[in-house]
Amino acid sequence: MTIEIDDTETRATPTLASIAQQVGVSVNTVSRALRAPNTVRAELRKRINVAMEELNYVPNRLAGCLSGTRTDIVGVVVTSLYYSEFASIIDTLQSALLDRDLQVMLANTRYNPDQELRLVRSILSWRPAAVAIIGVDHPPKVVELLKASGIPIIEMWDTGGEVIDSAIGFDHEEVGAAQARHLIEQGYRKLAFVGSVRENDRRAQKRLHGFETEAAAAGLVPVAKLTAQQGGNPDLGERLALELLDRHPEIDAVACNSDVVAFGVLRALTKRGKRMPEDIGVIAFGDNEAAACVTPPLTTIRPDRERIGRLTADAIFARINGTEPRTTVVDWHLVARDSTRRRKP
Amino acid sequence: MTIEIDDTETRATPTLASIAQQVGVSVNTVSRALRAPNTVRAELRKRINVAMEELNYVPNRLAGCLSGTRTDIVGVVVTSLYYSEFASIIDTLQSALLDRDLQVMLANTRYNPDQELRLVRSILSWRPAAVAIIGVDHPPKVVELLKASGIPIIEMWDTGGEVIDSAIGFDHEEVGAAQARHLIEQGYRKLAFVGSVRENDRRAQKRLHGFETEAAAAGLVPVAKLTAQQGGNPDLGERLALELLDRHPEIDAVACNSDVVAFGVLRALTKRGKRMPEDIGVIAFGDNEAAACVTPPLTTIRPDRERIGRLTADAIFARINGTEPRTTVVDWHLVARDSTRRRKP
DNA sequence: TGGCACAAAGTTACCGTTAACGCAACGATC
DNA sequence: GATCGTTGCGTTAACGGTAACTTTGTGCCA
Repeated sequence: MTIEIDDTETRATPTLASIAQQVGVSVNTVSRALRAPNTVRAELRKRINVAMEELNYVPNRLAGCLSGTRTDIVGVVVTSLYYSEFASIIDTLQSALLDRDLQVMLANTRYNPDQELRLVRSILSWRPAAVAIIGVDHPPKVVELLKASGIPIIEMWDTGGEVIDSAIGFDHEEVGAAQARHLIEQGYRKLAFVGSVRENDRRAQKRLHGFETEAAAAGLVPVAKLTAQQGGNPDLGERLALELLDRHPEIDAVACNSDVVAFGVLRALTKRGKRMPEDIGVIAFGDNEAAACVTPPLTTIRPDRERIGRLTADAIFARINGTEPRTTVVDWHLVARDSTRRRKP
Repeated sequence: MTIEIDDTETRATPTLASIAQQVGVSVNTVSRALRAPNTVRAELRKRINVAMEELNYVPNRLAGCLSGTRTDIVGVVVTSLYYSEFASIIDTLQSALLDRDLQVMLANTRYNPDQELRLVRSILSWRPAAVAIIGVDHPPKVVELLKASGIPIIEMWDTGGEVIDSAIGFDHEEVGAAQARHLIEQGYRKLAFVGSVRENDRRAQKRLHGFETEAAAAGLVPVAKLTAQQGGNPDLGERLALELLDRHPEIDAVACNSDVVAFGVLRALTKRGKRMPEDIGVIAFGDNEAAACVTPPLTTIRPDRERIGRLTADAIFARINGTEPRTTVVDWHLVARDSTRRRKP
């Protein structure tokens, strides 16, 4: 009597060994057929490929990366996924990384520092090749972990202060200052600031601070200011704008922390019969896809998200290849539309 | 003379072995301190935790998952990251997965089937616990791979046809039909359809088909139709709408495949002096955050993205725990605003 | 005081892949 | 025709964990 071990029955996910057995070669030869094809005879390689196709073989990268030291995950940590704030950064970044066969592992902190620590830890546990993260301000432990990891860290969207490794972004104080400057140049004098400025949204805080500082420099203090802790959306903008009009009926210009908030502000001002840009001017930040389509078309500041995404990918490749860390400042533009007065030259 | 081997010099990323050596216990005890803490003496556990903190130890999940068969990656495959189309699905989904310590690995196919195959293969190579993917239509090889993987597959955003495992979405033909029905109910008769309907955007095609079928059922053929292969955006909408007015000046209603396209359509119609909703009605799909803020506020169809994201997470947990696959249809709502006539009752 | 159950730690064997190394067969070289 | 570099493949040892099994130590009870 013979004992037959029926291992064709078990439909376990195929491994290199399954292929090797089927073709009648060693495991390593199969591995080589994948990693260094020209070291395997063409005929044999073909048979191996056929077997892999037949068995629907998918390499196990857990094992591959564990063995081969290099990983091809890139951790991407953002603070928000709502609206289009960071979507096109992620889109551009992931598309560029794909060219080099790098996979994106995504995490969303929702502006919560505890969550950020947890997520960074979780991402590092996958031994990524690099980490791209929004902001240059992180809890001390996050900075420590990222530094200790020894991999390239690209901080996106913001610059200034202490950088962990490399940064690609712009100065948000400048953006706030530019909002104030534009309004002042257009002849507005009673400035207000409205929007979501969360406790942990350092960029929003910077923009507000830049706005106030610039206004103060022009002798325009105090400026009315109405902020909220919740995330920005049109309803919030509408609510804050109505409150603002009640408290400070004299204001003649509003700077918003984001376009979606401004959308609500425009609605509120229209309801109250304010003419824009004659009675009141509105400027925002973000260049949402609808900014040119609201009434009146919204003057806003357009950060170059695609460029940040692409440069981040470039920086990751460069750093992996041993280039020195560097900080790159990315341009943004003020897009003047009809929601602010166009002063005659 | 003594030879000193200085291994404190090498700052390699710490492993369980480093911790074990420092504390003076076996590797396994350290592992247990993490995975089954109550099987390790409290005092010893404390010393281990201190050492891990000191050395900034981050567990290597590559090794952990390779050994322990279970992974905590969930692959998420979307067709687009632009605008807010899928952002809030991803946001809700990732947040819900986080509660169970599952990590999102993101891929964006950009409506390219070859890319989809490549990305699915890449994701499966990480041996994810589950895959959530947009759409119910995939290249045959993708379906084969996903089926062969043996893990839960949740198809999101669409339903109907052959489902791989589970699906959570809605019928896009119905949506198109609802657009037509609404316009007809409001008294419009010369209907047009405008938008981005890409070769591989099956959902867009379904909506268009549903729209045409419903219009035909009401005896309103032929309907003017202007579509583009590029992705939707306001400029495209404006261009298509202008062309539409030139070719078919008689039309009195436009259905758009997405809100962002409709934004441009509104702009074009306004430029041409059309009054909405009197001269012409506009309905769209997506409920973009700005839909209520454009002029006139846009009638549109709102899919419940948060619900899809949450139900997908639930389905993943359920399937992992051995529940049967199932298809769930998620409600959507027609949000009537001022861009379509409100017929008096 | 011996026996036994149980808690706490150590040993060992993988997980699937890659990389370093080894070795045979073969053609080129002098 | 012995030497040597290539080519093509097999062997073996990691990679850093986890899980099953084994060993040691402790308290309790008969």
